[in-house]
Amino acid sequence: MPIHNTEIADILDEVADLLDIEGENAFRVRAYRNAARTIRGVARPLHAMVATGEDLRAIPGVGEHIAAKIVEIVNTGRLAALTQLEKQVGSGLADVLRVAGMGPKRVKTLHGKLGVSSLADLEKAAAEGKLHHVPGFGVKTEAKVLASVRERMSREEQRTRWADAEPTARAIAEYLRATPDVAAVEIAGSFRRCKETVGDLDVLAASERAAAVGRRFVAYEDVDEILSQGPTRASVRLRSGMQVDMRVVPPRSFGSALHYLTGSKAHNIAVRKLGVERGLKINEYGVFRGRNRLGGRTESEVYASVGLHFVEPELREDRGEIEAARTGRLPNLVTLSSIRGDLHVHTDATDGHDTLEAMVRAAAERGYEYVAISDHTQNARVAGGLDARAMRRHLKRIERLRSRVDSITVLASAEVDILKDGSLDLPDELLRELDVVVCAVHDRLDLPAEKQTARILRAMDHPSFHILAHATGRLINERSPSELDLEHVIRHAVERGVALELNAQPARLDLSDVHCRAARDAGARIAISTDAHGVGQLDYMRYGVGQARRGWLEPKDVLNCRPWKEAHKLLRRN
DNA sequence: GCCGTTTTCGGCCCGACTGTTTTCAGTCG
Repeated sequence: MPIHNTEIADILDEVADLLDIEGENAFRVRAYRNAARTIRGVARPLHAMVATGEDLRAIPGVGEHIAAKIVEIVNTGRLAALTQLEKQVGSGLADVLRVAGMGPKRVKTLHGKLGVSSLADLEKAAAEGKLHHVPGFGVKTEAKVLASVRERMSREEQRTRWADAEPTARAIAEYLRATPDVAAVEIAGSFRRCKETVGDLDVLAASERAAAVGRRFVAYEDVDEILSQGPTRASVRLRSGMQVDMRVVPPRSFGSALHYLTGSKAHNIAVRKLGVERGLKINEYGVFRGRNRLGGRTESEVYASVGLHFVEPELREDRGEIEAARTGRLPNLVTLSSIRGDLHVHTDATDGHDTLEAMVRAAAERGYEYVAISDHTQNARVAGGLDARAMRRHLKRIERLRSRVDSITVLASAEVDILKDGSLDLPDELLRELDVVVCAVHDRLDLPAEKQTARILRAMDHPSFHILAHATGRLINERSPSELDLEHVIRHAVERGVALELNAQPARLDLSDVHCRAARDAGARIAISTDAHGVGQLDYMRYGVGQARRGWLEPKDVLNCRPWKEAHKLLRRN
């Protein structure tokens, strides 16, 4: 099985960790980390690039040496240099490094003085009270390390889905806004960038009275533990287990602090570098030339100081946005208000919770011009999928409702199963009656890549095929994406004139940001759809729009940003 | 190890908090 980009990145990250522990030049270590990070954002499978002999050095941060290592990893599945390092440094030390409070220096010290070379060793040494005898360690450090190594061993680290973090984020922001003398509060970090999952929450407050804000923050009712607290910064762990970091700056620094706290780290470094080139220092307090403060009240001032247009938070990943901001080529990102309809919703005819009428009315209330009723077909048994006869009756109900509702166009649709051989789960004549044919794989998600890809390509060849729903079938934190040559699927979609869905269910968000970008670059059209199984889920559209923005999508790329007549023309084939 | 409208060497972002130390190293974001 060909190796995934994330696996290649993991290997490079481990090299970086072990080099770091070994005490290698920090910039060399960083080079490996940079390369790993960029590779995680590359949509094309590197194994395919290697197979076609493409120059990997075109990838930013990948030079001669790392390119050769990637080729080796792709061809052999391993990296001799890493094996060598593991022998030299110890293979378990990368795990030890990931324990909170343990950095390369401490790992190396404990390895040398106590022979710690695994999580279990570290736990044992800390529990036996051996750590605080080591120079540089004390009883407090020992207790902290013991707590974090035990936590690390007990549960697998998992990031929180964006939608799950949202209520917590909003509540804390509201709470802090009610503090006297607080001028502004924003949730920054990966939450603001609408990343599909967030590790912790970063909160920024503007106030001249930092200490008072800090005291109020740690007094928040959901706080379980105060991790650190200083004059301008504090960190807490909530009862939910989520960590929240808060920072307070004076209002004149709010923009620069917001920029700094929003990240990503790679984006910030790129912007600060531009500053250095112009003799400027950019930090969370502002933009400075020597002692002169040039700006920092707004993020726009920060960008302007280095000759950039304002960059929307969702784009700040150092994936080309800096160059685009310099040359005025930033995308005009899709917004929730530019969405004109929802092309994939369910009713209680299959596995939805609400009636046809309720779904349609709810869509109309959201100001949509159209909604497609896309219930399941018979192959999706667990979802109560409809066979051809039942589907006909269902379509008649849709037809009758149409005559009673004129505030919104109700589209006859179905979420048609793509069967194992790539055929579609409704008779052709029935497919032709539908306004929108949404097609999806619901079973045999474990087919080998070649077969899964062929299955989908063949389905796309069907003249009634309109939209490929949730292409990879992944469920964030639950189920990996199916093996699939998505690059090929995207190419085929463009050739066949079919659209790809960005499914807005918070656990799906399928396509990923990286694949949205790849689809856009290839000229594919995207439908952002909620796949709502109840009226409340129609509001999932905002999750889809967030992901779409991370994928650089503009209204012109998004099918349901168009009036139905236009979208319909684009869907009609031949 | 990467990179180049200051190019093939000499740079590489910047600051807060903690704990252990007596002026700062280590970690984190």
